[in-house]
Amino acid sequence: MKLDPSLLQNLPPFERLNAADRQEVLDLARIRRVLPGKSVFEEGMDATHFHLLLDGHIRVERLNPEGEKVISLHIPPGQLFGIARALGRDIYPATALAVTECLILVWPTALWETFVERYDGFSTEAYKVVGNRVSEMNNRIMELATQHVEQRVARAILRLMQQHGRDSEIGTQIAFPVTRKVISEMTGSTLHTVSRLLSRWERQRIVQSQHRHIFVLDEGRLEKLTH
Amino acid sequence: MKLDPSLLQNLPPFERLNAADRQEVLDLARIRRVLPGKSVFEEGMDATHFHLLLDGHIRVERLNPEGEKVISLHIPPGQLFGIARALGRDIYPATALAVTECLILVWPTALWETFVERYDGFSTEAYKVVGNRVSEMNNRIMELATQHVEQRVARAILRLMQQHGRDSEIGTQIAFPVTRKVISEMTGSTLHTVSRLLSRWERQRIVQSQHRHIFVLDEGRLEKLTH
DNA sequence: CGTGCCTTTGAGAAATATCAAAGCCTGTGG
DNA sequence: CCACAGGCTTTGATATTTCTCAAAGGCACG
Repeated sequence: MKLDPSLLQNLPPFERLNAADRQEVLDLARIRRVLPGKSVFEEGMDATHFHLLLDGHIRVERLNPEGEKVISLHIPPGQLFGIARALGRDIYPATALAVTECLILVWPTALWETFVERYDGFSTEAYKVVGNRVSEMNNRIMELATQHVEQRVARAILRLMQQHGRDSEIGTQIAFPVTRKVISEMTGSTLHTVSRLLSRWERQRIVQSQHRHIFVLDEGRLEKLTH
Repeated sequence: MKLDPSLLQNLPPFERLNAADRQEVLDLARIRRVLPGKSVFEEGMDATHFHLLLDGHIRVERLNPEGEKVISLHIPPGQLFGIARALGRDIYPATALAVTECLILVWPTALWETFVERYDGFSTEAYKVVGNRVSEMNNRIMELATQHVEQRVARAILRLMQQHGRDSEIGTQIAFPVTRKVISEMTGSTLHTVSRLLSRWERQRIVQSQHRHIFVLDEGRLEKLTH
């Protein structure tokens, strides 16, 4: 199956390549389709590949020694991920899970050096991704260290909305199903506390949720709850 | 003042350089002496330089919008720091403070690219440092999200001991002064809770502290408290 | 149309912060 | 060389947040 080079057209890491190079990059890639709930790679596995998410949503999570889950981040379409090699790691530090059906380009890790050398802008973009993640991790640490659960949950929903929102008639909808449990794993909390908070916010018309679908009705008031 | 190239002898980022290159690297550097409590650079400042700590101990900290302090990490002698440029940042994301008197080599950020290209092993070591920090941040997030204050405080002291310990007659001493307040800022807690924990552990002969000096008497039992 | 998640809500328990006060080092300046 | 100011530490009492335990109802998919 031949991939269409326009796939890479608007993706930052490959934006500065000409058509021939884009074709070359695609010829080196394998494409993977991953069903919701299936993992792309698992924490501790050999980092044999690096990845670009073409479509869908990825959840990155880790387990602590007691088996409690902590969700690190969600990846929107268009981003590089699983690039352990950029930081000299040879195993994946976390598990990547498809939340919705995903379309992913994967390249063997051995090609990393080549990409960095040969493709203009690739390394800069890759390290920009790392820089953003580091910065998000820093913010996360600040929040966990200084804020209450309510503020952290508000911030988590706000972030999901901003990074994965799609407009709808009643407000902004988060683009993939999110349970109370998931939010608690994103915030270091429990599903009960999250449920109580969401119930309250629903009464106040700040959010609305049905089953696993969350809509933000009033971004401004949600933002106020974060501090 | 001429610097002695043997300064760089055993430092990983420059380990693979020959004597001439080491001299060159030193000629490009400026050396700074920073007194305890003084800052090397501050959060939000232009990242004009990157740094190598020759001697002393650096504390890296951030303030949240409410002015609460969060301590990110402590840097031991021999490490690169303030390398925002490695991740494409152009301002420092945190403040670096001398905890003890420090001796620091600094280079203008503009030299970063040159160092990466010209000096064998420099970039690899720099990204290894970044990789380690990312991994530590990840662990920190896991701890904050899933563990209780007692476990986090135990872990924080254990880490200080392992990374900055010096042997003494009664146990391992942390190499710089540490207050209850500092530990609370490392763990997202309060000085009162930390004080109560340390008092208890002192009664149990796990640690001993006088004024701002902490000794770990029983590493094994402290380790048990971390989970 | 029932089984397995998902959600809600209450009651009580536990962890930790906050408030308050007092005592203790130590480095400094007279 | 002494006294004292300012930071550091301890400890009690109380308040607050959040978790844990428990139970029941709801939704969706096979």
